[in-house]
Amino acid sequence: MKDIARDLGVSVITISKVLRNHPDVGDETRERVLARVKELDYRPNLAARSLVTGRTYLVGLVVPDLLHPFFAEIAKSLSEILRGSGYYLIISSSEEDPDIEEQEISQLLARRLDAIIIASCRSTVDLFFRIEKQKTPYVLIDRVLPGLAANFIGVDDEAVGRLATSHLIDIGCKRIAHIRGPETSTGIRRVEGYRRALAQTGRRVVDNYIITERKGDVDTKQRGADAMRELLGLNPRPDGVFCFNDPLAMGAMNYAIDQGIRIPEDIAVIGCGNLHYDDSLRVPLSSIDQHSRRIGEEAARIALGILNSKMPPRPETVVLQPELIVRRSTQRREAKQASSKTKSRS
Amino acid sequence: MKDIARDLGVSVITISKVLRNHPDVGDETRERVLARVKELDYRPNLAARSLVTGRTYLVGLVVPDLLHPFFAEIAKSLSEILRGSGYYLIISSSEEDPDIEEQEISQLLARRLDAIIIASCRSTVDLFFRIEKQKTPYVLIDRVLPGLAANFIGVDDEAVGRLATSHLIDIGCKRIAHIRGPETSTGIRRVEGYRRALAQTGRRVVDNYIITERKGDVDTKQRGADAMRELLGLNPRPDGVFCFNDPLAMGAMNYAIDQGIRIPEDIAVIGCGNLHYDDSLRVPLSSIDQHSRRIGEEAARIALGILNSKMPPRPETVVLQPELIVRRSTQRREAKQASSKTKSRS
DNA sequence: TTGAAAGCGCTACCAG
DNA sequence: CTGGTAGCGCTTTCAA
Repeated sequence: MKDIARDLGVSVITISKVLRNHPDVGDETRERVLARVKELDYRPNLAARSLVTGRTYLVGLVVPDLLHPFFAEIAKSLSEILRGSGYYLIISSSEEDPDIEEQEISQLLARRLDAIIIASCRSTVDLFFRIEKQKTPYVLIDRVLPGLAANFIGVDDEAVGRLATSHLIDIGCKRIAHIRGPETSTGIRRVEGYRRALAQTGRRVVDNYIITERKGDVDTKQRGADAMRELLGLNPRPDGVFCFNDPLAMGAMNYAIDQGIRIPEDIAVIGCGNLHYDDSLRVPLSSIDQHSRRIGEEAARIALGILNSKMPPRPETVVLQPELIVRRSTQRREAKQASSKTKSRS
Repeated sequence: MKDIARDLGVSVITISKVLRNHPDVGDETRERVLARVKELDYRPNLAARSLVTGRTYLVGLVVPDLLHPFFAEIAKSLSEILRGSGYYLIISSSEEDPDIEEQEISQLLARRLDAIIIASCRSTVDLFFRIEKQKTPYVLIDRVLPGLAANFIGVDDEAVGRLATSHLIDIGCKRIAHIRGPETSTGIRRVEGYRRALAQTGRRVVDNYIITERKGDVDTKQRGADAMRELLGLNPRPDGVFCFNDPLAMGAMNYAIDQGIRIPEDIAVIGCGNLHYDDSLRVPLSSIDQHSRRIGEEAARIALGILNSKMPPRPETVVLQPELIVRRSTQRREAKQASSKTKSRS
């Protein structure tokens, strides 16, 4: 293509400089080049450029599910900020499958992205050591892995579990169930918070009351309904449920309502995620806000920070404090509203 | 990197051949190479490969909004199928802004993607001529542009408007309003269908009853509420509303319900998109299904078809027939259920 | 079955 | 301010 541009009588180099706003070029020449470029609608081949500069200006995002609004919101805020700094976001979905995740990450690695943002569904740390060996910087979001010292930005999931469960206790629930998520940090820590909140008020944890959903972010409506069916079959039946996330809660509530159960009178329900449709549901859903936009923004900030500094700085961790959002699904007479908005870094 | 692999005493070329499963290589040599590759966790630089082969195995998707489940579902099915053929999907969002869309497409063009799938929010055709000049194949989805002979896959939007409006007529609505979308083909044709359905039953189109939302797929909850407020202030007040899409309908219904209006008794509401949460809303929402998964699948099929054939085949158009889904928001005594599932191609 | 030469489109570095 | 030389990491073509 540069050959074609040589019908201006200048060298390829000059064109290249003009295209990159390099100062070392005469005004008149610059004009002529720009004119011809516009005329031909010419675009430099970014792949070739990357090959020599070693930078792609591409940042990858790997999430378990794009259909889940929580991740879609993160993608959105991330993309906005990166765009502002000249970076471009590549989004890919692992469908909550560790093997697909590995494949996707390999792909991104082979394309030499400048950085990768990952909400991982893997439970082992080996893949990340491989990423580190390639020297591709990465930022974990939403989920951490045990024994991995990496950049992380997400919510305090143990607090999520405590907040939700305490709220159910506060409104007078006596038998609190939990539809828990998978064996990722989010699933595990929310259960821990749930257990702790129960323990703190001298309640026993009833194993029957914990239903496990292996793939908490996929096909959630059916799974939520199934879990609720199971819970309603128990004796005594729970009078409060904390769901791993809002889509599960939605499915659970639907099933209960269809069975003639009243929410919150017969059974109170709280989810997590504070998704945009929560207040439009058959019974508006109480939830724990995870600050999804903030997660995207901070992830972008961390990634850009790494990209702009020579040396790899030591891993940064940002833990956001979750926030209780009360709606009708947990509104009973005794209800009191709690909320916390602080944030801690380390 | 190949230098490092040359400590096996073989040439770079051989390595390259092994990596591409080229048959011309001895079994023993192949084994040795593979072993070392695994050991080093080596990945060929795809950018360099693309530079010489001219193929990136990248397909781009440009949508107005990722948060909109309709587009997220398309992205999902598209990605699945492309992955199956060794292609990789790059997703980007135009935020329903023609300028951002142009910028994103330029970016994708510069990266020499093998094909681009676009749900365009532009109203002019010039950008697409530029794409054609670059010889990058593209497929339009959801929205067509006047005067552009391109590959297209989407739903018959005029039928969407007719189906929704006729349904409202069937259940006995006398004053039917429409919260319409932007000046894209989808917005325009759905209004046309609305007008036609009214005309066919000898009704007058009342201009007041048509509210326009310029950005029908963005910030929809508030916009839907605003539109409904406007409609409820009219005299006589409409008793049926056809909304451009489900998120708008959701916002509209919320506002009405909060004002003490009963749905469907006082005012019936129908949307479009048949999103997964429609049946979980405060009043389960009737909708027109657009076959979002099918759109993704067909788009992938068309794109792969082009990529696998030497010559650019003539543009292919797939028009899916929309399907009426009745839920409570339009369920009155007289209700009868219509449905059509056929599909036409040309 | 293997490998040497050539070049994809671009930019770094340093000379004029 | 301008341009030559070299090379990014890979694949192609064709000869050994």
